[in-house]
Amino acid sequence: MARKKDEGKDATAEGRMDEAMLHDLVGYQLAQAQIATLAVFYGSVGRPLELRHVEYTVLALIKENPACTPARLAKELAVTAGNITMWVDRLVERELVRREASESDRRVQHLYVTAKGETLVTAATRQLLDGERKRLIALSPAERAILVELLHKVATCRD
Amino acid sequence: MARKKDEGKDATAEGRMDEAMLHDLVGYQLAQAQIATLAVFYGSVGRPLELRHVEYTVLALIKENPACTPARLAKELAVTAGNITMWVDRLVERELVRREASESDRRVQHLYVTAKGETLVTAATRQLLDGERKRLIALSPAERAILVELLHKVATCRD
DNA sequence: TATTGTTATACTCTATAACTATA
DNA sequence: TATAGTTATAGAGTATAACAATA
Repeated sequence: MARKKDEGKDATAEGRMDEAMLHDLVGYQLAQAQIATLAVFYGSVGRPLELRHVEYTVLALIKENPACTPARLAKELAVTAGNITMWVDRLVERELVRREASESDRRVQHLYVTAKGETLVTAATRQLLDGERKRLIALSPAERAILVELLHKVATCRD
Repeated sequence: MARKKDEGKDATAEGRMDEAMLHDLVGYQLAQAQIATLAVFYGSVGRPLELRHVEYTVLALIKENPACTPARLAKELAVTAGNITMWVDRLVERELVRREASESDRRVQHLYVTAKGETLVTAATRQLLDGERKRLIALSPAERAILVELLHKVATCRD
């Protein structure tokens, strides 16, 4: 009986699914929201500039933290060292980033964006901010600012 | 000159990296926050109950939307039809979900959680809410509620 | 002996597309 | 002809672990 009713409901449903059980879970809402933000990224930056979103993030972090090491990036992005090697490799091959050996500890590398990389990441960031402003229209600027701050707080809860 | 100073700064830095450029990007902050929420998920639910986070989400959505179809799930989670087949397969193999052929349209399936599935998803949700409450301590309950609502708004910006 | 970074390899998840069976 | 779902295959991304070089 309940099933018959549910079946009818689902068959005609057009909007989003019911998620009462999941409503209060930050993780679930985060994943759903990320579907929207990834679409914005690939639409406004990823496809036009041929950048995977991890590549963009690595590039932006190196620009903001010149001389940072691969180990630092790996920690920040919660990926393995081998992984960072691959992402940095791709950016180096495109001449967006350069590696420089440390003088004080020869195991260590320091990373810098090239002029080309700086131009690209600056353009990408501008387009991305613009894309988010245009496409995340359900949020007012004030709400976006609050959201960013709350997400920042969540990020501090790592380990 | 600037480089020399930066190199020294990075070598001694202990905390998080500088992200001024990325600070206002919802997408970046979302990805950073997700590192924390995924850790909470796998710590409190994923590893103990042997559930991938997509499996948990699919299970919870079927529980909340009895008789829903694979096509509906695929749309909700923004994955392909073939993908949903695989995830539902896994849940069916573990007897957490069952498929039922539609009577009105024999191409269509309706999905239901089994008693076993309902028990598991109920326990998982309780543990996950508990885990988030305990581990996302930088957020007050009120802030978590605001965050969830704002993320919900972002999710409405899809397509 | 511990650490930085690289490489090789396997695994997970996803996307594409061809297929079936129904409508 | 279009749609729901399945299957097969390839690709992207990640993790594991063995390795070289340096501390």
